[in-house]
Amino acid sequence: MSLDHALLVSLLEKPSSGYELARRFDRSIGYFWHATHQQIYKVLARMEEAGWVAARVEAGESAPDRKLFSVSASGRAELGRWLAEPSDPEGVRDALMVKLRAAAFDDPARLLPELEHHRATHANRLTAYRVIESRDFAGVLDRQRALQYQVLKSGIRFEQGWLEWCGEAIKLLHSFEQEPPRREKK
Amino acid sequence: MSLDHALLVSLLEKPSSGYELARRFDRSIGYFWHATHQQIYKVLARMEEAGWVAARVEAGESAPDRKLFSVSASGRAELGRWLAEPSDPEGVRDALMVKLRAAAFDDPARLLPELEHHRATHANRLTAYRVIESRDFAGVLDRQRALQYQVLKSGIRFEQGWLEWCGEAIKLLHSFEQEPPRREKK
DNA sequence: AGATACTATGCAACGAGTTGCAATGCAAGC
DNA sequence: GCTTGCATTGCAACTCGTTGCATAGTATCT
Repeated sequence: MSLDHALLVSLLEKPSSGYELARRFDRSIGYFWHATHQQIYKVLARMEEAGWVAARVEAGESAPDRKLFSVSASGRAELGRWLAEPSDPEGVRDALMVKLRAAAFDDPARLLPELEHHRATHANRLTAYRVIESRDFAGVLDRQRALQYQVLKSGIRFEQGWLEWCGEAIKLLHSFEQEPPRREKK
Repeated sequence: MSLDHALLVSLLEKPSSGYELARRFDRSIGYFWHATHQQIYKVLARMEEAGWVAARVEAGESAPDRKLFSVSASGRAELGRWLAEPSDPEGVRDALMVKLRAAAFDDPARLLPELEHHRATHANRLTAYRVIESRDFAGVLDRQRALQYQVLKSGIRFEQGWLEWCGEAIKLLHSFEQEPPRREKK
């Protein structure tokens, strides 16, 4: 895929160590692209070998040494190439959808805790995005900021969508409970 | 993950051959969970060995033989187990978001064709969903139908969200074109 | 003094998914 | 008669990503 390119962008925005990238992927960037530190180290090593990034070791006095990566000219070129390359929208893949259809062959009410949990998680994410929005994207924005904001807006939009959808689904399952529970299991 | 469980659900809804499943994953089910036929055959083989599904070979007169799979009791039990098992909402992972942020280090206008293409794709999907909606989910629905419809509704909701978001993003990029193109490249 | 936790890097083994290829047998069009 | 296309199953090689573990130094709490 293009964890490669996600890392290149992240390094262009700010040269960093692998550890730092991993932490950043746990927050801002990770909201729309997740990766573990092992994977990040692997990809960084590969990209260093390919010459897309260059590492500079920084000795820490009161901390372990860190390898600071920055994007080379050829890494930048690769990013440009990838940017122009057309790609299709990725398909959805959500286990919750499968579970909903599976619920038809079991007691649907068993899904309620799961749905509540999802709703809560999406509500939390939405709140987190709103905080970032008012903290980092208020007022006039330069190009880079405006583009980052547009990305964040997709997050906001989708969390809201999820929230409403979860509400609908929960209501639907509750409506089943009124009727006599027709047990499928023998 | 749980292509396993997606296949189990699909087989509960209708016992099928691998080929048939693959085709179904190219349409209705594939709209929210995609898989290739190779992957499907692999998983079916694994599940057959685990005893979750049973195969019955059906000799075709004017067609190749096909292995018809159906879900066994233990497969059903596994599905029930999985249904009750809590899981976290999956994170987003969209290359387009990365490209948007990458555009800050290149000429953003180069992204316009890509965005137009995404918008068109999402518009097509939305239309397809709408067709399914009015064809299969009009009127009163039983439990199974209602659950399937709820899944479809998430698709509709998200395609609409994408559509609007793409429009926003395109407008944003166009707004950059008014300003003098400040070339990042040396 | 010892336990816990954070910074920092990485390997090894595995599982999931993709890409490319192969085989067979039937039907239809040129 | 030949090519194209569909139905049907599958193998092999590869990449991407996850899980579990290892190491090592510093800081903080008890």
